[in-house]
Amino acid sequence: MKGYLWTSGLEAGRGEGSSYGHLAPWEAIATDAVGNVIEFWGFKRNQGRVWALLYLRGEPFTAGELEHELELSKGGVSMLLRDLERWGVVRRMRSPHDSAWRYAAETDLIRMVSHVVEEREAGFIERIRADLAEAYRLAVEAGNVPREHLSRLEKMATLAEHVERALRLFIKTARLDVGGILGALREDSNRQ
Amino acid sequence: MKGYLWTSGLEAGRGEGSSYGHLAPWEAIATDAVGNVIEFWGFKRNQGRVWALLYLRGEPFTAGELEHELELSKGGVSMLLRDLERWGVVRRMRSPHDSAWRYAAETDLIRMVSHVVEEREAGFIERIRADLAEAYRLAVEAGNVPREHLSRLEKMATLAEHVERALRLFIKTARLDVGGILGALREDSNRQ
DNA sequence: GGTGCGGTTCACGCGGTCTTGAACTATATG
DNA sequence: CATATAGTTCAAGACCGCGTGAACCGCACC
Repeated sequence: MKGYLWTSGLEAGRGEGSSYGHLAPWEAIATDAVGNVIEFWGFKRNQGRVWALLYLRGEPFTAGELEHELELSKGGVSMLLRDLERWGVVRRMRSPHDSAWRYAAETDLIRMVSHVVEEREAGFIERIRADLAEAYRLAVEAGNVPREHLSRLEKMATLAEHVERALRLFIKTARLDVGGILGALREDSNRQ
Repeated sequence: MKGYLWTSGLEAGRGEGSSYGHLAPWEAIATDAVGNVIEFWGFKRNQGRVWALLYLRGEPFTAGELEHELELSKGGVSMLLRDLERWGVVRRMRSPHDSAWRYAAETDLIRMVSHVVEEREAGFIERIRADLAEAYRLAVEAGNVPREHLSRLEKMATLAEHVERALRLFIKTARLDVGGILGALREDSNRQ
């Protein structure tokens, strides 16, 4: 039992097992597909589902609507939206009459990837480098470490640097590469 | 049985209770660092640790030695080595006198990444594409789906293709990019 | 103040993944 | 053949991250 059911009279039954709120079957498939791919990339599946639905429907949703459509919990939606907003893939907007926030899909998903990859790097790859440096320091200090061992350790560190550089390069080129298609996406969402 | 063995005074160092078999402190740090980064890339932490130790020590190890040094279980080592061998980052060799297999680190780690990424793509990205196509089919069939919704769904699919292409490109360039440094790695291991 | 509603936070439980350890197979050795 | 040792498989369990749902906060309106 996910959350509380909507009191709207439209509630057309439908209640069997793998049902999604009000989503049309094709929407369920599409949002799930995005969810899967996004999960594969190391994010949360539901982050992908939320973004996908917002994008497909093309109009801003409230948290409550998302909760209902995707059958998520109130708390879950809150956290998902916070992450998505922080990464710039979802825009929070106050709609004129309604008192609730609404959220709209931003079209350059690549922000999500690049932002998070960078974020991870910051706290993580940095740490790796520090660890390798520390290991080197200790090894030298110990004194009895064979020279080749030391040199391999050094090479390992430079390998790490190279991989990191390659990764950054990827992000940069990916941004450009996907830019084209995303330009197309954007022209659509301008309409509103 | 996380180590009721080997109480060498040296390993007091490491922050908490995580003592490592015979590893020198610097080795423990280095292998762990590699383990972390490899885990971050979606593999098992211990796969990274095994490779790292083999590489750092520069000589082939038996499964039993790895089991002891890294404090892993027999079964675990067996599975880890099988994966690593399958990916071509570790080479199995029968040593002349000993009756047991020995394993040596191969130097182009990128094989691991590229192999697995490709493997994942095969079964996975393909699936995503199929799902999006299916969603499109259903949406058209339903008939009452707004035109813009359909067009956004299409764009989503082309986005997926672009990302996939970018990914392949990354693998290819990464292979080259890291090739240089890995050539250096290799020149070292030749020497024995 | 009180009530209702949107939104946030967080301890807990569930589900999935990795590791373990024991049973088992394979292979060498006397 | 018997025995020992290397290596594999797999069920059970440890472990960890995610989503849930309830408590909580803040604000608007009566």
